[in-house]
Amino acid sequence: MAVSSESVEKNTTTHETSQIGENECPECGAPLVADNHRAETYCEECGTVVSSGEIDHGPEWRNFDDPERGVGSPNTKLMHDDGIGGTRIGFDNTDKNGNLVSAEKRQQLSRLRKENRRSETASTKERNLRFGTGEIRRIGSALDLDEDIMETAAVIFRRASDEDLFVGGFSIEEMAAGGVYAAIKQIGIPVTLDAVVNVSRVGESRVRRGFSRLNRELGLEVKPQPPENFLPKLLSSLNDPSKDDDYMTASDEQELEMFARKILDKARDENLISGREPIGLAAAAIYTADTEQASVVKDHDATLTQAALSDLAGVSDVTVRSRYQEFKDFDVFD
DNA sequence: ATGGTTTTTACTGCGTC
DNA sequence: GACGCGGTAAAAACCAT
Repeated sequence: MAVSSESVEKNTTTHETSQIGENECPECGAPLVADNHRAETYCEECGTVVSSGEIDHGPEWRNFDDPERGVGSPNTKLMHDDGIGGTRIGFDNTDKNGNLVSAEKRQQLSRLRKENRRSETASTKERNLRFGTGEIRRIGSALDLDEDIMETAAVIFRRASDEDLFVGGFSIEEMAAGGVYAAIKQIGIPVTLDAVVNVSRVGESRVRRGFSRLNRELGLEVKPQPPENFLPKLLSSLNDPSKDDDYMTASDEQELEMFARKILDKARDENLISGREPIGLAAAAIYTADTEQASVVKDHDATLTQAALSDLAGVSDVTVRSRYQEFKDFDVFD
């Protein structure tokens, strides 16, 4: 099929998640910052949390938008303190006896007022934050996601809240689900949108919408996952001993992954990746590896069917077939 | 809204077990 | 006949504009 060069241009990502340096963000390459308070490493550019220690007392979030406050400083806790919610601070700059207070004190009061105003308008925001982070945790544990994914999702959600992204008919649920999906893609684990939708409280279009908004408004620049990310998952479920399908052995699995990677490498060179569904590409690469290897190597029988792969990947058999047609002439068995 | 692209659906024929 | 595969047209879905 003819892929116009224009669309390829648009969809092709110049960014390869190449060489993740020790101190570079895997997403944007910016230098990472270590947060000693939280035992985390994260990226200042895009908010990706690269590694995090255990968190022990529920959701408390860094404030990325207010550097002078200090990242992860105890001040963030104060923002969750409901005690100041209903308090107002007078404007007359006098103490309780009516005396004018010192300049230093006035400054402090002014700052307090500002904080106060902020927290008043923030009270519903705070509720939303709690609810949203709870929802993120719920989705995360339903999908058995690692802590750092949920953490990243929560950071994204927090930023969305800070930038008032919930206005205009966007529900907390969809933004939470969208945030989880964004975190999944940002960090690059093999979980599909479908999987998120399945455990979400909102439908697919909403999750999509939430994700899109976050991606756009927050400048997340989340890119399509490289198909390679899905290879191990697909292969290991093909090799699941608890099933009696008997597709392959563990060494087959390793071998196929290696060939599938070569196929995908080549496909990338040939511009056959961009615009295509990553998991479909991965499934087709595995299928191609299996059948082509069988035709080249004597003692290898093809055991995988298009139907099995497409089922597993959650794409149609036609898609696997189409990709296979594009891949099958690659010779990667030398 | 529109246009360009990919994916899905549904249906076909062909060879093989 | 059932299955795996290949091909295709039309509809649906997606995405950027």
